[in-house]
Amino acid sequence: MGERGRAVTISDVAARAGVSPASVSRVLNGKQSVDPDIVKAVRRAIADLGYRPSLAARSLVQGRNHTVAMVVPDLENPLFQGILKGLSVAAAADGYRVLVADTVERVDEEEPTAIEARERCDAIVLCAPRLPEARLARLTERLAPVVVVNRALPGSDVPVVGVDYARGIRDLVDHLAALGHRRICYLAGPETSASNGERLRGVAEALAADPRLEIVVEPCGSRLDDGFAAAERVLAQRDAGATAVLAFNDLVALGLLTRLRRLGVDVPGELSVAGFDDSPMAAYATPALTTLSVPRAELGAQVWSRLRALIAGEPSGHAVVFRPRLEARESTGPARTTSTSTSTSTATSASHSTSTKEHG
Amino acid sequence: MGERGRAVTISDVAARAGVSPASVSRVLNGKQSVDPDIVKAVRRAIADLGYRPSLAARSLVQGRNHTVAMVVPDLENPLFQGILKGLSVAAAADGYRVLVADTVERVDEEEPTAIEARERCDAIVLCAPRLPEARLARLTERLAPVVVVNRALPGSDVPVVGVDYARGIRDLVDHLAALGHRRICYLAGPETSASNGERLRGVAEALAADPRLEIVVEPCGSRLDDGFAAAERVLAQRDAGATAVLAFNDLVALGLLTRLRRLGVDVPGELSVAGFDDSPMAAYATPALTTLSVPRAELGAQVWSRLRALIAGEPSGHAVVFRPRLEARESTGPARTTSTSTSTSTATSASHSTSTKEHG
DNA sequence: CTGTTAGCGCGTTCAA
DNA sequence: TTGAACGCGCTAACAG
Repeated sequence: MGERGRAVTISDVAARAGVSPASVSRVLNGKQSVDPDIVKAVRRAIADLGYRPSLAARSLVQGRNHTVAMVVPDLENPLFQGILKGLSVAAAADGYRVLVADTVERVDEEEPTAIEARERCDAIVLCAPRLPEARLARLTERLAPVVVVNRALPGSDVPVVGVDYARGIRDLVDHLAALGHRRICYLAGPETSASNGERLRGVAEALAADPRLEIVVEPCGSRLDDGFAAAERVLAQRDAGATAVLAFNDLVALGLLTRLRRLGVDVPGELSVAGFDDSPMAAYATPALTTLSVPRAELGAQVWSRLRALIAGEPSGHAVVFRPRLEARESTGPARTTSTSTSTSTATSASHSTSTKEHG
Repeated sequence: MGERGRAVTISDVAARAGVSPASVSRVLNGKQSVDPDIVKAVRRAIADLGYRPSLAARSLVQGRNHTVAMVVPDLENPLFQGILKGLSVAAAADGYRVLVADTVERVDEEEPTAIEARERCDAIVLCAPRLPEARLARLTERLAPVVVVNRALPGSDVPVVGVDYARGIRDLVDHLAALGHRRICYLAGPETSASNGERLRGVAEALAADPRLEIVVEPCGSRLDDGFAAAERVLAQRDAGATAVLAFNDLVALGLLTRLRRLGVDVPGELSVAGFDDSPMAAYATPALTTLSVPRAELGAQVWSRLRALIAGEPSGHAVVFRPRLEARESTGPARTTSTSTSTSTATSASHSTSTKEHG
């Protein structure tokens, strides 16, 4: 906004070109046909004066900014980073820029932050995995045009772009089952996280689909240190017969892997470990981490596609849900031959066993 | 911008409160003193009508947006992510938001992108590690208020916030020298990268300071796969007598570490490896990666502090350069007793003997 | 302390 | 096709 000296306006250009400001505006926007001579004169005047239109004035009169907002709980999360990148690159191709707002994991910041950010932009994309659904639904009404990431919004026509976490989990469980695993430990993410709920749904579905399976849910978290800290509990589960661990995401899996390695636990020999997200480090872990690949940049691009349609007043199209792709690598292997399981050893951390019921 | 229905304006509020728009403006901005009764009436009218000021109109008349732009070569780089996070959180505390622009590593995009982004905002922060200095200098003149990250701009009064890469390298080399290393391999980053240049300067200084040292520069890159791919060349250097590797950054170091592990090379037994940045994974690598910690969020906060001063028309203060902090972990150890080098022996992984320090 | 007036810079009618 | 006039919503100047 603040330029150097007194900014050159459209009137200056008009004067220099010997035409009216309206004509300058016309050649600028190219919406109407203008006499070629005038066009040339105007272009020249613009170049001579180094004129650049005031975006603020334009925003005021057009009611559009060519800017969209993105609200995320944590800019350091690789998933949101990837989506942001995809979104910003796709939007840039259409002359749009992205405003970011980080709510630093504070659920109560999300509503005011989103509202405020939205006021600066033409549309908004919301990543609010922990905001209670009712509040989210109400919020989105006020925010339109809006796209929501990784949340189902039943009974709402708000476009949603997301990942089929449940399906991913099922694919992963199938993979493990095929390797002979019967008792699996799921290291859960934040309790209020919607995508954790989706994963739990996947767990439930997998259980329903294959009665031989047993899946123990162990509370954990979403970060490296959460996985690191969960190692003892995981080993307790192993002693109780679990042969595989399914982590909330790659960070948890990587943290766990690190700790297990230091404890001398052989992965996948003694225990198989899998993650979710296919973060850049996954393939570089030792052993290379089996995980579910999520198209982060593609998600961002899809978000932009929806956003653009909404801004143009068009229908936004159906919800898009990407099915994660299984990346079977080295951290998962055949189940160790557990002698009819249940080695009776003192199973600490009683954990809420199998009965994984739906989740809000 | 686009609201629902016809937006309620300041005049609507004024009418409802039975006062003039100017008075409403006054209570809104709190700059002048207003009769308490009017204040109350206005607040009430605002609440009744659900009035929200038009930021576009405000921008036009005030010439300020309360938005700053940040241009980065790659949003997926942990360094820029951290700075962005720090900046956006700090700016938010002052009612400012951050617009991001990713130039996807294309140097020629940087100038137009920066100019365009700047036009939407009150100020801009530039991360352009590869833009030739002369062009950068010219660009910053046009962009003011501007803060530049990780670049020295001799003869310019543009505030710079950065990291003392040279110093970091020297500290790291000292660390290695103390461990008995004499021949060290530096895996260089992108050739045109300014911070790579700084690191090379550090290398040169270290050499000048300690004649016993020998540092071989090996071209590499800045990503995981670059480090991974450099393993063979690193081993060749080892065979030529090198006992330690200093990577451009943590990603390179981690990629290298992965490959070395798979090749059965013992780190740090046979070879010490160090990174730069202290990325989140560093402490979780095996062995835990010795690296230089860079205060990413703090950099972002400092950037905001400079930016805010500039926007307010104040002097921006001196350049800030953070000295990286050495995080000596397990990937560096005593130099293997190289019997005048070239050991030729078939090196199996003799396990990392050093004590297991906790991460953190 | 308050209301009136006049722009901020641009797009967009409406005549010509 | 072009120009003059108006208005977007708000703040700043100037009276009262």
